[in-house]
Amino acid sequence: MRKTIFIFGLLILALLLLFRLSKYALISGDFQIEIVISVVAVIFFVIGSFINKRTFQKEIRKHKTIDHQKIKDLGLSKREYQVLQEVAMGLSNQEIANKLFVSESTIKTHVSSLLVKLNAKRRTQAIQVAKDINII
Amino acid sequence: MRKTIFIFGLLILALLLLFRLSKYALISGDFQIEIVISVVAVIFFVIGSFINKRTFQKEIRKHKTIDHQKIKDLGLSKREYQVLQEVAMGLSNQEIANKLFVSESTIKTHVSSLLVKLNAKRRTQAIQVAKDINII
DNA sequence: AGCAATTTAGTACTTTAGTATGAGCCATCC
DNA sequence: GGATGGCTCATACTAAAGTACTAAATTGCT
Repeated sequence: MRKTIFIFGLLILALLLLFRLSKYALISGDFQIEIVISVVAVIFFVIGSFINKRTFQKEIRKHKTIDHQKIKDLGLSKREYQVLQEVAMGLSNQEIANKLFVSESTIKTHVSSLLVKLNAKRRTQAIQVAKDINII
Repeated sequence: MRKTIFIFGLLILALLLLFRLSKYALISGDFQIEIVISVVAVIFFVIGSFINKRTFQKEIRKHKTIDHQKIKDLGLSKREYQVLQEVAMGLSNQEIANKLFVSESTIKTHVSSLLVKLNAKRRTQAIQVAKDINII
């Protein structure tokens, strides 16, 4: 919000500055009205593009951001979440075990509690649920 | 490409029109230079925003659109692709069989060939691959 | 220090997934 | 009309996944 106000303040300032400059330029006869208008057009075209770009990038990020609050709400532990990520990458229990330097039994335990917490019957369903609620 | 040329043509036309109008307005003394510049600024701000919006929406769509060409390239049949979608939804072979009114054996066959064509060892990996290459 | 939660690991078992192979049916394309 | 590819289904098997416990070591917190 503060940023928006700041930006619009700058815009108004720039506009006022342009008024002065254009008036001076026209009176002094150094420039033609066409050039002044062209410059103004280009400047505001760029400003419009820039602001819009910012807005869109934010929205994209919002959609793709992982919901850390949701992870806490579900009661997923750090390790469980780690395992969930590996599961979503398509690894087998054994592969995850090797990657995390633990036994397959451990991974099975984690996956089982994951399925309960995510209310899923299979790991594939868990992946689907996790993606739905933006935690991966 | 034609669209781009068309749009830029319109832009130049609008600019030329503004030149005429602004000159007339200034000479006739009906308007002040501030108003003319403000109008130009607003117009090009809007144009800049609009064009940028279009560009971004296209890029987003490109990322989220399923790549039908890729599906053909991989040699996925209609039924196989159907099964792939259900697998990605987290269903078991039996559930998919019920949904498509075929036996579990049939689904197993489809899944097996899916794994070969997607170069995956497990269904979870197949899901990952499929999402990577934008076919689901 | 002591409690609660987490992480680890095991056994024993059931269920689901995946492989390999063969075979029948059907539409389509030379 | 035979070859091809896609869809179906079955059997028999192996491998992986998942469940249901138990339990020890670790960590975090008050």
